[in-house]
Amino acid sequence: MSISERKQRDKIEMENLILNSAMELFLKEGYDNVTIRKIAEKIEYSPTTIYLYFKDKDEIFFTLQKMAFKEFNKEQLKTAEIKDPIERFFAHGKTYIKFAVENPGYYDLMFIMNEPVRNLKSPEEWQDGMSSYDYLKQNIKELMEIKYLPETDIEVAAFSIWSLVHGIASLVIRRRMFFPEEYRNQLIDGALMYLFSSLSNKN
Amino acid sequence: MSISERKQRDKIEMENLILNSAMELFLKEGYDNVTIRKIAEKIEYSPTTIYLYFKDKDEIFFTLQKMAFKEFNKEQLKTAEIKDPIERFFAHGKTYIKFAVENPGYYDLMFIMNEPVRNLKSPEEWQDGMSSYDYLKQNIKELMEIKYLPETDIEVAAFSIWSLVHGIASLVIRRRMFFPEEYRNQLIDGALMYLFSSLSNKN
DNA sequence: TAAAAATACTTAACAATGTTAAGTTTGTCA
DNA sequence: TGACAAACTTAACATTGTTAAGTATTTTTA
Repeated sequence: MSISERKQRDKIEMENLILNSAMELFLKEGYDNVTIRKIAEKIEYSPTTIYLYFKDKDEIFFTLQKMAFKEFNKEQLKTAEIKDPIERFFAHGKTYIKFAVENPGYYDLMFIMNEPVRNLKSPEEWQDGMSSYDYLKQNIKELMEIKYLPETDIEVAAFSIWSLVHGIASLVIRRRMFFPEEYRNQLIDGALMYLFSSLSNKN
Repeated sequence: MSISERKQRDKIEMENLILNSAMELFLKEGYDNVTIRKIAEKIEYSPTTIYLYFKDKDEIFFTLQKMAFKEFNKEQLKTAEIKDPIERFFAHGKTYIKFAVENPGYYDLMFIMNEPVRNLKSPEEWQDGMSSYDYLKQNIKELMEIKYLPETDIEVAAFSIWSLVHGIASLVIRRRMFFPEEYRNQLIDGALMYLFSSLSNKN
């Protein structure tokens, strides 16, 4: 049995070699910079070898997306340590934006790019991404219980809050923020604060 | 002089022929479907002729983006007729989302795609897009004056509200909304209402 | 242990793409 | 009419994703 086990290991190792090279190229210069031939050159195999491990280029990006989600989820869930739900809520939002701004490639892969989505046949395959969303819903529920947020449909509230942070993140990443450089970060933080604060029951 | 005027006219006509064909291909099947050769075939000229009117493919998309902004602005400003500022505010938001959902290609071109932005050297060139943004700021100012919105930095408020509607729109357009089909529209409307309502001074 | 079979990989080629260089046709004006 | 410029085309280039066919290498079988 050990021999087929080793083969299994080798296969996974090769897959990772391909994925890591692809990710490196992608993060360095974006989607167009990832060509099968460049990956091949990097790993010192012929281009066609890659097709023995991945059906096509889209499948590579689909897998890179999953990797990005792993990173992302890990980062998001760090805020779970925070006891106070209100403080946790704000930290969650800040962490989200911070991740997006500091890892624009990952964020693009997860929430903006078309390529990895084509490969995605059913919502179940997006499960990697659902973990953070469930975490958000859980937090919202808690904030409604302590009356910090008004009682509303949780699905609506969760989607709203996701939209709100995603809006900020994707305007930054796709370079639609034409504000003076030094003002930009201030504006991002300001918007996050403004929006998150608005949501609470004021009295 | 009339002869060079006619030439000028012909040139513009040809440019429009190219642009309209490109737009048609783009709206029908997206960016990848727009190839120089396909445009050429559609207008019954050789592919290289296109390069006599546009520097490269990016320049075509940059121009398509401007066209999209024209359409978009026109639609947005229709809400200016509405007298009541609060009603106008909500209508503006709804119009924004409606435009995005009904014209995903245009929206993508304006606010999501990378391609047209590469060509864009200075913010001034984005002026087409700024018109609606100024309109938004004007409306916000009015809502602060009548104390419907709390007094805050107008730049922060405008960017926040833009982010919020853009978030909804871009999640829909880039297919990150994995909710049952029939529930989707309800959720979009719900989120818009929830977020817009949250913004006001509750008392 | 030698032949057969499966596995891992490569070479060569395909069609499609954006783009350029060089040429040809057409129109304009002296 | 003949020179010149404008409008357009042909042919080619390099780059891309992908496939078909082949060659080594390793494993299995007899």
